[in-house]
Amino acid sequence: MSKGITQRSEDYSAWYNELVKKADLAEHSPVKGCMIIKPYGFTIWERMQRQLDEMFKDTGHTNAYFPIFIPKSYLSKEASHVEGFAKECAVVTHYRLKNAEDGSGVVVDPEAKLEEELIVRPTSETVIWSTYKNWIQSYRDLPILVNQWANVVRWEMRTRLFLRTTEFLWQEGHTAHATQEEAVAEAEQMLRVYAQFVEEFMAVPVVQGIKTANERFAGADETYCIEALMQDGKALQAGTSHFLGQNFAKAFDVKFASKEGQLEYVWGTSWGVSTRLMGALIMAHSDDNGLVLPPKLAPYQVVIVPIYRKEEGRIKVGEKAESLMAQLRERGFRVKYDDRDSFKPGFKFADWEMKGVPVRLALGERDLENNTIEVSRRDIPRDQDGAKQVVSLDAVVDHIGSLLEEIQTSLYQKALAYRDSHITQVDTYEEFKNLLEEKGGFLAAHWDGTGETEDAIKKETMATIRCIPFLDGMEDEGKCIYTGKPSKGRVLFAKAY
RNA sequence: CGGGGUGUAGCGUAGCCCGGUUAUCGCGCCACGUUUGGGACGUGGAGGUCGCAGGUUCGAAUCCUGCCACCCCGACCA
Repeated sequence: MSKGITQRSEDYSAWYNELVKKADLAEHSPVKGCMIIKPYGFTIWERMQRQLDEMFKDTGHTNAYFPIFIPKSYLSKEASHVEGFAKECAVVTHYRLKNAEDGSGVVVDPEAKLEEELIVRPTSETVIWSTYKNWIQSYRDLPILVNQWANVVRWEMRTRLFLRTTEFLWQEGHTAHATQEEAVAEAEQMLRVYAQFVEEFMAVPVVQGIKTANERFAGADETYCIEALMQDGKALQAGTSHFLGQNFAKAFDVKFASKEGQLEYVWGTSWGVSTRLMGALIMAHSDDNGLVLPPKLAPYQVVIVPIYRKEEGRIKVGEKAESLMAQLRERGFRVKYDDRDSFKPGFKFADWEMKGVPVRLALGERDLENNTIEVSRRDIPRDQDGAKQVVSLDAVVDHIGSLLEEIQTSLYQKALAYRDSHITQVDTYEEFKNLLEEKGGFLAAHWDGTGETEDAIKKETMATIRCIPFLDGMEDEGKCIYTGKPSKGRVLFAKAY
């Protein structure tokens, strides 16, 4: 591994890319725009999955699985849905290859052309609603609260590891309800679940809100979202939850007999978070020494680095380290003992810093004599006060327990302080443009409520309305910063990923 | 799809303008030894269709033509 990475302040993009690679999270695949998630990176994703899945189960959902291929005709049934996704769909046209006659390799067998092309799912509303049609006859069949963990493909022009890849992993919930109120409540509930997960486990504060009509999901009546702020001042949509109204029910003819015997269309929701959360996690906390992971999601919460001179020291330190590791594991901590003999301690320190392990223990022969151990926390830069302390070996297990909690909290608080100091109220367009360039972050500004104004501002400044936030202090009346027309409340603008 | 850039060992690169022994250097890798409290050192070694295809030439990484791939900045998007 080469030394260090590009500084964040120099080139945020380069910093991010190097970090993803050097922290062993992911790399580009031979297929353009696709990503190989490496074991270390995938472990973090798995921890996210496990936690989210538990939260979905707690709110009454169950998992199912629908196919990756969608008949082309399905996609065209919901008009705005097809408009939103048609431009980025991968299409399967054939089901067989054969050897080329000139021996140049394999070619597509023209004989094996599909009668109806298949779309690789960009999202699963269409297959799922065509299935729900068969599952639903009566109000007694409702609600259906289903989630699936899956991969989807969206053929984007430009990709970025984790943040936008051609294929990505996600979770998509699809629910069907008898009433509008129930469906809206479901969409709102899942937004809260997402917000809770991102804040509590990823230690990333979010703004909850709704999208404007322009930014709404293709086929939804309302899109709820959580927006997070990255360290470069750009916003990232971390999760969305959609109230679908009766749009998909109408498109796929999904009706149910109500208690009163009336035939009514079903109300729907869908909601999802993706491997993009990994991008949010990386960008929210990391520094120029590499990744910084919150303890609740770190593959290893504690790494023990032994320091010794001779073989005899290696054995002595090793014995103590092993027993310490056993004690920590008993307490439920995820611990790694780095006994690689081919690397010196300094290298290991840097290596685990790059990988973001929250707590590092350095145990040497000197410690054995003094009955001490050196404890370092990743969330404080290595040369800063408080990054390291020497603790009695007898007290270290308890100490680590509280330290991990403290790190989790302090990461959140730090991100929150940054986020809060980067929500700026602006009242003139000049100020808006200046702040966008100089400071970044969310700009809370009045907007006249029209898509035209939104588009115009986007074109001129690259900032979009991230959401109409559920935040205090936003409900006042005012004048649109762009047109001067009346506004019913402030919305959050930002440049976004 | 526009604008810019880059392709040389696993990674990062020099050489190219001005063609000439065996293609440079660093990291990494392998072996042995010494090391081990913040990214070790020595010695030896392995590893290359110089993006691809043509052309010019006695001779091409270098010049010419065509193609391809990737990256960055936009448009599109989670």
